[in-house]
Amino acid sequence: MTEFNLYEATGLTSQELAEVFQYNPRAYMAVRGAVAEKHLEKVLENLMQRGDIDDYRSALGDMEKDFYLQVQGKPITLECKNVEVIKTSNNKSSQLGYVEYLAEQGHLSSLLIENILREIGPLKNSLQNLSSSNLKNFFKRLPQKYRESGLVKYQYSASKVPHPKLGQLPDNDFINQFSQSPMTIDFQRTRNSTNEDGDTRRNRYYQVGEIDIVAACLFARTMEWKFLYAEAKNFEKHAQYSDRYSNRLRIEPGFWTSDLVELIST
DNA sequence: CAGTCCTCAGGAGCCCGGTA
DNA sequence: TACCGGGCTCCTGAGGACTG
Repeated sequence: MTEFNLYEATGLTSQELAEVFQYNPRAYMAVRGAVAEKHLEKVLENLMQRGDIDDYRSALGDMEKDFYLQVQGKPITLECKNVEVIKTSNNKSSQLGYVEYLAEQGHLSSLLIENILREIGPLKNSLQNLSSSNLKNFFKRLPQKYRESGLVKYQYSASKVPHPKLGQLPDNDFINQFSQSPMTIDFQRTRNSTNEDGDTRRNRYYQVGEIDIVAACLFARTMEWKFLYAEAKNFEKHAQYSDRYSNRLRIEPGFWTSDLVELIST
C-alpha cells in the first residue's frame, strides 16, 4: 500500500479538513459513502481471517457491485448503502423536536431564534405556535450545517435512540427502536441513463437478482459505523417494473440481521 | 383546509472515458 | 484535446394523495 498523505493530497491540516466537511455538507456526504465501504471492507477482512469467507474483492469499475465474496465456492454480491438521514421536516413535531434539540445543545442561541421569528413575519410568541408553513420558513433560515444532513443531525438522531449501539439488543428489538421514524435506504441509482430505447426510467432501479445482500450502514442514525444485512430477494418489487426492486427500502424487523455470517452460510 | 405522508425527479460535487 | 454523458455518493424539495 502506498503512503497517502492527507496534507500532501489536500494542502490542509486535519483541522482545516474538518472545517471543509463541517461547512460543506455535500462534500462530507460524498466522502461518507466511501468511508462506509471502507468500514464494510474491514468487516470482510476480519471474516476472511476467521475463515468465514474464502475471499472477497471490491468493485473494479462502474456498474459493479461494491463487493464480491466467495463463500464455499459460491459467489455473493454485496452492496453497501448508508441509511438515510432522519427526517426532520416531515411534520411539525419532528421539526420542533429538532429545533429544540439545536437550542438545548447550544447550536442556536435564543437571540438567533428570536431574529428568525421576527424575519418570518409578525412576531409570534413562540416556536410552538407557528403554523407549519411558518415553521417551514423558519427551517429555511437555519444555517446550512443544521438544515442539511451532517454530524449534528446524526447526533440528534442517535440521541433519540435509547440503545444506539448495535448488539446490545436482539436485532429486531434494536430495529423496533426506530418505529417512530423508520430507517430507510434510497435503493436506486442516482441518475437515469438516457441511452436506453424506450423507458429510461427503469434503469435507475436495481434489477432483481443483481444484488445478493445489502449492507445498511447505520451511522447516519446511530453514530456507529455498524451494519445491518439483508438478502435482496426479500425486498419489495417495484410497483411498475416487476423485474426491478422498489427504491423505497425500509428497515423493519424481520429479515435484517447484524450477523453477516448467518446470511451467507445459508 | 391545515397538516401529514409519500414518491418522484433531479441536484451538488466528485470522477472517468468515449467521441467529435 | 475538449467536451459531455454518465458513473458514483446521499439529499432535497415539489407536489399529489390522504387524513382528521
